[in-house]
Amino acid sequence: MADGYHHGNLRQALIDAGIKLINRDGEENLSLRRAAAACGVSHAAPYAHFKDKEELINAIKESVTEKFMKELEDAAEGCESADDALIYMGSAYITFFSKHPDYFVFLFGKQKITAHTQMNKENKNDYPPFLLIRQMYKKHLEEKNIELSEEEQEIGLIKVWSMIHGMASIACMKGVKTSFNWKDPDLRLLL
Amino acid sequence: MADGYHHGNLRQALIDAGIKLINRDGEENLSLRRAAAACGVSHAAPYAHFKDKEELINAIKESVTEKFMKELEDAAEGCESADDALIYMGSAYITFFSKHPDYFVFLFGKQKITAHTQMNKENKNDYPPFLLIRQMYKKHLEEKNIELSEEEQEIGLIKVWSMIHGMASIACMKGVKTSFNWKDPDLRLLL
DNA sequence: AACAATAACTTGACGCCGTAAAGATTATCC
DNA sequence: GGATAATCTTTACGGCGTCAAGTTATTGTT
Repeated sequence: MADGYHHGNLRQALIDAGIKLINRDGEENLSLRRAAAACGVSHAAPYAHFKDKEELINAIKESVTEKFMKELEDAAEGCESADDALIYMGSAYITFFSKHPDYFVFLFGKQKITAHTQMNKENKNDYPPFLLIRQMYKKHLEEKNIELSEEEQEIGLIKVWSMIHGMASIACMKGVKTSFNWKDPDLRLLL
Repeated sequence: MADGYHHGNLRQALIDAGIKLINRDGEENLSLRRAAAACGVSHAAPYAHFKDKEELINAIKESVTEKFMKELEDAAEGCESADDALIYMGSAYITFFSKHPDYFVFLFGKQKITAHTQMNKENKNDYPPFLLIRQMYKKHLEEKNIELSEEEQEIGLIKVWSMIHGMASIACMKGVKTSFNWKDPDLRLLL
């Protein structure tokens, strides 16, 4: 990989540049040409690594999802009980999107969430953050010896996740003011 | 308003065409030029009625929000108790976005929600659907003689709204399957 | 009725965008 | 070392938002 013509690691550079551009200018201002320019490369160079713009965007989503997952895992680490972990994960979930409001619509808006995630066999609830919350929720039921039917479990899980997810969504809406500091890392209003 | 040169009611026609285009092709395929073409008018004609694309989009958002509000009000109508009304409004909230998944990111994604809504004096919680839920929630507290501090009320309200809103958001995510039929008009899992 | 002023619309142009095709340059492999 | 493949550049196309200038219809004034 000599200097000049060949970049060396353009694929990853484009992903990193894309994240920076989204953080600075918002998703709608991310273009293939800008990302290419940020990497010091011609406007058509990305097509050697990505089929189209959507493929670059999905790669960026994967990368952002990894960061998101890491914060959730870090929040759960060191908790004594599963319901403690649930609360801290929920707080981290909300805090993450409070700090990066653009990421919410970027990750969950537009097309299928599965486009940038691996599918499991049943194609069900396969989004990694949801899997994390699901397994922590089940662990919590075990710890507290709460016995629920399959459907009751599913309902309880959906309630927990939707409340957390909904708060994250609301925290991202500029112009809707609440009396909370969503960036507080310990939001004990949950559950 | 003779035939030919002058359209007569281009402003509203553009809004209607915009809604149709979003319903058929999704938000990302809505362009000023397409909307203009759908109205049989030149590509720059919209600029007589809208400052830029954003202004047209905000007008469309207002129109969609009105439809949304109407479904919420219809759901609450005829309910005997306020908490019954809350449940039916919540169901309608989720059902609305289940039927039109594109509307969720269209209404709540991107820029400020206040751009297409009137501001109240305090610039607080002024999004009409939230106001509706807020007042119904307070009515419910009164009916049941539940006395809460201002902050406790705010927390309770946020919990209810975020759970409904979160379920709506989840229902819109293609690729994340749950065992619920979100289009069921009576989702009694709530609250 | 005539005419000025204004609103509504068209035409043409600009730069940015995504993408495809063809050519240039470098890396890889037998 | 020479073929092959991967990577990158250049050129080109149509669609986009937007602006400027010109055209046509409507409205208001006398």
